[in-house]
Amino acid sequence: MRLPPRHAPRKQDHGTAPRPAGSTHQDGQHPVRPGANCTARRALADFRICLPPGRLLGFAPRMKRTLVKEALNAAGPMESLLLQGWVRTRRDAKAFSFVEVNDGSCLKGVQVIVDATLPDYAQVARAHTGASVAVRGRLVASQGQGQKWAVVATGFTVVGEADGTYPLQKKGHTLEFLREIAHLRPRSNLFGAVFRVRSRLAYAVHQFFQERGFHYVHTPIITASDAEGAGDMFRVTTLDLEHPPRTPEGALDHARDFFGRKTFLTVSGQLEGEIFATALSNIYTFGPTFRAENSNTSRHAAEFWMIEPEVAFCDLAGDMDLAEAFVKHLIRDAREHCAADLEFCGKFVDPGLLARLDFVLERPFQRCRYTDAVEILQRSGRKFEHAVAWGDNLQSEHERYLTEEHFRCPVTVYNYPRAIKAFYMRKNDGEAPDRQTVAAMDLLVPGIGEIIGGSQREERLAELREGMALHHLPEKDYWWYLDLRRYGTVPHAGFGLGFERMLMFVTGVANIRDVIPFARTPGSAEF
RNA sequence: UGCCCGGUAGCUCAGUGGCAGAGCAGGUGACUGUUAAUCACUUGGUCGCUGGUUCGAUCCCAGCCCGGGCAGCCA
Repeated sequence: MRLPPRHAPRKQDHGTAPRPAGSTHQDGQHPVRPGANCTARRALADFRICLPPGRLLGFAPRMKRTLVKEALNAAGPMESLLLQGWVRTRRDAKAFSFVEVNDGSCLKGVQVIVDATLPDYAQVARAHTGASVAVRGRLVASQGQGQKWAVVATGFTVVGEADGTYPLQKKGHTLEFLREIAHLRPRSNLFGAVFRVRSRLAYAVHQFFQERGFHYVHTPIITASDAEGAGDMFRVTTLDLEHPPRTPEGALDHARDFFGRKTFLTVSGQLEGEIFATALSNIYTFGPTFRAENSNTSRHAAEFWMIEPEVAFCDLAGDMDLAEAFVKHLIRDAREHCAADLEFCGKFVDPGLLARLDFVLERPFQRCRYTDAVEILQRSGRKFEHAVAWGDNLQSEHERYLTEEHFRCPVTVYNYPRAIKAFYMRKNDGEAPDRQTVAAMDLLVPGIGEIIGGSQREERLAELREGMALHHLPEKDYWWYLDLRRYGTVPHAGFGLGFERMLMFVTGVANIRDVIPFARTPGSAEF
């Protein structure tokens, strides 16, 4: 939803421990790509070609691939398995080589021992860091330190070589460098971890809502309402920009555009979400969102994913309860199901990560009225760059102070001045006209700032029209939205959670560009 | 968009108004149940681009491009 001014504290200096240079890490990890099945088939074919006929018998043509994760978690030795993945690093001895193979199924790679007497041993020389390989072998208890299982190869094939120009090295890389090779960075340790967490967290989002009887609604990506707020939206058009159709007056003739009117990429599914909440009661959306603002910060992207639940017969308190339960569910789920990846993040990205996540899980979030927050800030004795005055938006530095220093935990600020919030937020009753507030709330977390923005919606027709007038919005553009108040209106509330910001919080990664597979930011849309 | 910082080998960086440096990666060899292995040798440069100052510019100046941090906009 587009709300008037908000901002988010910038990343926390997680303790004083510096982020290790090149917190990224090592050579890499390797993603499972769409063509993985083809690769698998090719690898099998290669085996048939390269292995001597006599040994083909012992090599089932339809041998099932074992993921590295499965191998590392095996309960006991395995007589025969097929691994397919990418070489992380190789260490040669005179009589054998160690090849570390990773397939992206988990953070760790499996150690493959290839004996020099193996007929395939010549292949090993081609298996540089980054090469894709297929390995047949036995899973045995490792004789070395550092891992429980190792694979003794009985067959070894390089599927695709990677020469010395492969950009991922066996050393740390900066996040900035890896951004420039977004097609290869999922093979690095950190990005492998981040995107596995991302996948799991997306699953946890659905799990949380589905278990609570919420229905998943697909709100439109293309929308015609351009007046939800002052923010810039991306135009969607099929008009010939070189020679656009004109009206007799010379203006652009939008009636001749694809949809017969001006259309945009959505900045929020909320208004449409309300339609479904007032029918299915509890709904949520989870999809891409677009903002054309020229934002150049570590926590803004032009394309990001947002989760927006909307609940009928719910007030602001219920909304805040839901938001808190939701955030905690996501953290708990990641802690439980992405333990190794988060430990890695804690080790190389943000030393205070795990302790902070656990701390957040254990404590109830603080709640604080906007008016009280202003007072806390004014009495803090802190010199802020921006003065604190009732009626003004809280600046980044203010929000940061509240969540990182005053409360030292996530805090929900609610009941904001009406003038600085969106038209659809419910007017609080019985307040002085110069101190009029709406039932809005922002959830602030240390290190990121605003991670959730929500409100109880104005369900009263008269008050909603008043709010629209206040924000100079034409009622004719919102006739269907007003209809929801004309027919069977109910108190309802919802919020928006920035998925990437949640990921930043959970992984400790400080830049939003590093938790999105392919970041879209001003001036940047490579890949 | 504004303010600030940066751009030198594939990567991370040092450096100087007068022959361009290190570590890692790559290559060659040695050695070791190794594990960011180790050791020796070695390849590798439009010093972001354009212009200016200068006998001479990677270095000083200006403009531009790119990256980053912070702020605003927000999730």
